[in-house]
Amino acid sequence: MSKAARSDTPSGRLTLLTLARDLGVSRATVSNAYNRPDQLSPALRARILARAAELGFTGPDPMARGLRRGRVGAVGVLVDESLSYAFSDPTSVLFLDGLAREVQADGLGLLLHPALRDPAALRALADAAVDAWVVQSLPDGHPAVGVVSSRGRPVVVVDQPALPGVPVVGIDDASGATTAVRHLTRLGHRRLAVLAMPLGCDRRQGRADTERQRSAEYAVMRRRLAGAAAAVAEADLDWADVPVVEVAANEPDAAARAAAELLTGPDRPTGVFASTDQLALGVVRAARDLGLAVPGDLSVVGFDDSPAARSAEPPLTTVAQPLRDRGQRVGVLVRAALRGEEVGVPAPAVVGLVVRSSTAPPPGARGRR
Amino acid sequence: MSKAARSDTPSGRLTLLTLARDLGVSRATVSNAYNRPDQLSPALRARILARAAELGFTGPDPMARGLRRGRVGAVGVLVDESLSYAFSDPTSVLFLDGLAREVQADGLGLLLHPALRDPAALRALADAAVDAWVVQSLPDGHPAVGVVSSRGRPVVVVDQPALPGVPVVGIDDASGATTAVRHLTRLGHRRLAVLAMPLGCDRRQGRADTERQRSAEYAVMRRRLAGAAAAVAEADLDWADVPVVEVAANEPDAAARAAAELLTGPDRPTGVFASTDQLALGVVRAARDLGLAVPGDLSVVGFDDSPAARSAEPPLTTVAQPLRDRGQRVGVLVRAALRGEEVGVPAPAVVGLVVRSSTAPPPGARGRR
DNA sequence: ACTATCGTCTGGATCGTTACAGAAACCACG
DNA sequence: CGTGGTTTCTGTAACGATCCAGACGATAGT
Repeated sequence: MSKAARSDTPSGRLTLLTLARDLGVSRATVSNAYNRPDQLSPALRARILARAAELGFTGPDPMARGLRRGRVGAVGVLVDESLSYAFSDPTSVLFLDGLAREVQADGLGLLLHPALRDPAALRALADAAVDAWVVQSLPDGHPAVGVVSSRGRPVVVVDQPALPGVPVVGIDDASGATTAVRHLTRLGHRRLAVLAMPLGCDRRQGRADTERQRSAEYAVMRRRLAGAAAAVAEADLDWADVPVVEVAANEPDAAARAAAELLTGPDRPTGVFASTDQLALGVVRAARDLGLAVPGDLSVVGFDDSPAARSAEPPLTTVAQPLRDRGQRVGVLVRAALRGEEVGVPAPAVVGLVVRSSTAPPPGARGRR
Repeated sequence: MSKAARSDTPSGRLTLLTLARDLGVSRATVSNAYNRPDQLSPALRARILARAAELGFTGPDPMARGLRRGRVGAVGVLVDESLSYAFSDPTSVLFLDGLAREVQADGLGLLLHPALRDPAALRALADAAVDAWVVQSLPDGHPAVGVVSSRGRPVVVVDQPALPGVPVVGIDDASGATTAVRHLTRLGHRRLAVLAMPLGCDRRQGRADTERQRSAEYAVMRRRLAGAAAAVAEADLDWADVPVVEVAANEPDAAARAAAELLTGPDRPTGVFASTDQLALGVVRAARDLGLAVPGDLSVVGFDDSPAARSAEPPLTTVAQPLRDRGQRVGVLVRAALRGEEVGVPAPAVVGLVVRSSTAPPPGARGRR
């Protein structure tokens, strides 16, 4: 009979039809053997599956099935620029892990695409076969976001950018930052500084004036800076006097270089709010290299509560956001949208400060509080 | 005319046909406007694209195109167990980055799937729409490997497992390990120990006897241990006397716990070969916690030359393998296979020792060499 | 004995696109 | 004015599956 099968399909490609002809049943029945076991007798199903294994047929073609059913089993993830950045940032890693675990339940994989700006890459995005898109923390107005959201598939945004009618899973960045900076001012710090991730795509670095802050392309940074500014004002200090230093990349190394400069001046800050833990780790390292004790000479507050913050030396005081949870929550929204449910925009999660050992009253202060 | 378009497709779904009817041209022409600009006049093409934008048509449906062309624009990556592991291991991160960069050139994305063993997950793998599969360092006989390789698409394996007729991108693990251990013995170390990643999927940990070593499911570990054994024999030592400790996970924390035990015994080793840098970092930390100086009291050699090895304190002596390059090489093979070229099995790359500051002669040795 | 119901299985239509062969129009040339 | 060669566009046939309405017996209810 395998002879018949061969001669029927000279091409040699194995399809449902091949198998159906070989067994003398209809295509629909073979299809049902794979997709709806209740639609045919167990005996016939067993016979079909056995013969399939014999012939080396491994099941229906994913693309054909995808076309017919309107599903491919993939959730697209649009990650910022290079994948290596997305992977090296622990924040991102935990997020992806949480997301992957959640969507796994429906047999979905993650299709990673970097959000590049050149036409070829944009075309590749438009052509990507996915059931839904997850946009992971991209700057406002990034062209790739437009491309994926115009495809008509469900979209879930993480953190940024805000899109009309699209659910965003995020946190209350502003109040988180306020809490962090307030912690410093309550400890008595009056000379503060802030470290920021890149505010735009122009790779600029160094001191960022208020204009630059307000026009930052990353909404998350805008919000965190605004939150920090609020706490500063609350303490009767002038935000314009607080140096905001933009770091070239969200990495400890880059932050350490930026911080070194900040910490060598005559009236160096006694308290630094680093807007991510990665940056905070760099500040701590820079301080150590300069012979400054943390928290004795310098207090450092981070943001995110990444695993590294916990195991750092000293353990970082930081704003805790539930990293893996976020991934899971995005996954839940994606699955719901794929089931056709109308998903609302969830409220941003509130975040709390975790006080560890990287903060203390400024040197010379007598524990005023 | 937009009225006509609407009434033609009551469903409201926008397809090539919708657009073609609206413009009074054939589907093929619209298709060509997207895929073969040279097949129609620039004027008509512009008209089509303009009207498409007006109507909100974002281009041909990826799945239908996938079915017709036999391509979906995705390279499947089979990663070990949880994605978080794949992401937290720097080795893996750099690999994926290199791979992604390379395949990007053809507009391909990476479809990540964890290699689970339950039937539902295996079914999801079989149903995944990909153009090719990359198997990233899985244990011998993992069922997921069988599933993806039986799909009839090109497969490229990284490191392990060896599959008949399938190209493997890997390194000469054995000679790398030999070099590493030889470095220790040449320095004069006689009391050695070895740390190994998990050797099987049974989550076992602790001392691994030679039987366990030989039957390790991970070929990479088998080879590295064999290489280490060769160097030990070369130095007239008995491999059976060298404790090989299996660590529960390839993470510094787990390694530190395992090492702590190893370093507290009466005749503790003076030289440790950690079979990955992650493990080596853990050993260094454990030593520091016990008040042992590295390399003064204890020499540690790693494997991989991950970024962390370079910036560690002290910088690690390690076996260097070109991590991002590997990803790129895999990408090149995948692209070639997708172009229909016959790809051969490349020879494993040779690796060299990078001597940094985590190794020195054993305490009490007078610089014999 | 005559429907009603159920469990199985089939045939044809359909998903939205691209490949391919060929038709129509146009140009230049002898 | 026919001839050959482009350029530009069209119609039809796949691609490989799933969905749906119904056919066909067999069983059961009345």
